[in-house]
Amino acid sequence: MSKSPESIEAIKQAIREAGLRATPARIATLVMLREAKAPLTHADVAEQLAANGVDKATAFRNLNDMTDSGLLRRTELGDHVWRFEAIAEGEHDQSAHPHFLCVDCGTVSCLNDVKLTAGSQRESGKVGEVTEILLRGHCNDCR
Amino acid sequence: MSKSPESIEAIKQAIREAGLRATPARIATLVMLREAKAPLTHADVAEQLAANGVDKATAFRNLNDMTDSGLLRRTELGDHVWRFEAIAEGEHDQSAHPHFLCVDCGTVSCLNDVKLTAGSQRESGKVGEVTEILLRGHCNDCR
DNA sequence: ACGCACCTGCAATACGTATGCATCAAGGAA
DNA sequence: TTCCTTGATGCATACGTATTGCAGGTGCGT
Repeated sequence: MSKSPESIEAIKQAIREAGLRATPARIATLVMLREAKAPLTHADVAEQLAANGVDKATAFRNLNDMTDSGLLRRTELGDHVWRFEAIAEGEHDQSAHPHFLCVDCGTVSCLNDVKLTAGSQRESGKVGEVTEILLRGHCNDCR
Repeated sequence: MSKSPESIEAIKQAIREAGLRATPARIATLVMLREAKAPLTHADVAEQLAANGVDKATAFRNLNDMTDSGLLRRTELGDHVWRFEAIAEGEHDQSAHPHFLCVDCGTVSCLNDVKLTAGSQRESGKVGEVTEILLRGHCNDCR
């Protein structure tokens, strides 16, 4: 249902707008990740793309390139496997708000209202400029 | 300084109480981690122990063994490198503190006093049980 | 349609992590 | 204190994932 020829065009355009070329491998990657509801591991992506004749090195490179270009988000659950998920069209400032990551199921939640105490902000300011806040734990579905 | 014969004895005893043998490699490992103010990577530990003639594999095994025995804590900051830090004598392993990771140089700082506001704790409690807090950004040396 | 720069495939490599096995030593027993 | 058992160590090697070099292919602005 979410698979119409028009959406492919939209995908191509999104990739172009990110400053990358709309190649088949990248289109397939973005389509896959946008249709997935949970983050996919690089292995998941590479395996599915292999069916399209895409090399895993290319798949990985694209994953990284698209992450750098703001098309994808890369998360790490603590098990040494990177997972990628598509960032919705207007959602580019994802680094602005904290995230909660379930180490069991990999679900990422956005926590717009979570912030540090004033003292904590001062404390963290001593070490440098904080650009991202990540909370890890077990989500309500997993415990 | 912080290096007195007594402390070595205390270290040995701590290791034995954890159910492990107090070998030179383990003593050196624990001493190093207890004197470190930030978590050390496996490579950091192995490199320093190599000067004592300790093998990389042994260092790694000990790190894992001591983690399993409750002497150390292993954390994953999102860069695919495990870091270890000593758990203080009376400290409960539940009291993990927030960490700050510099995405440029990889330096890790422990933020013992950083915490969320009360409202934020309530907010994050909605999604699940938070077990770890990680801040990422650029440290003062890197910007 | 052309051409340049970017992208891809393939292979090789780097790197962090883990293990098999023979030898050695910690530490409790005698 | 010496002996003995069990666990620890060193060395080589295996492994899976991540990364890179390079030659050839392809997107896409002109």
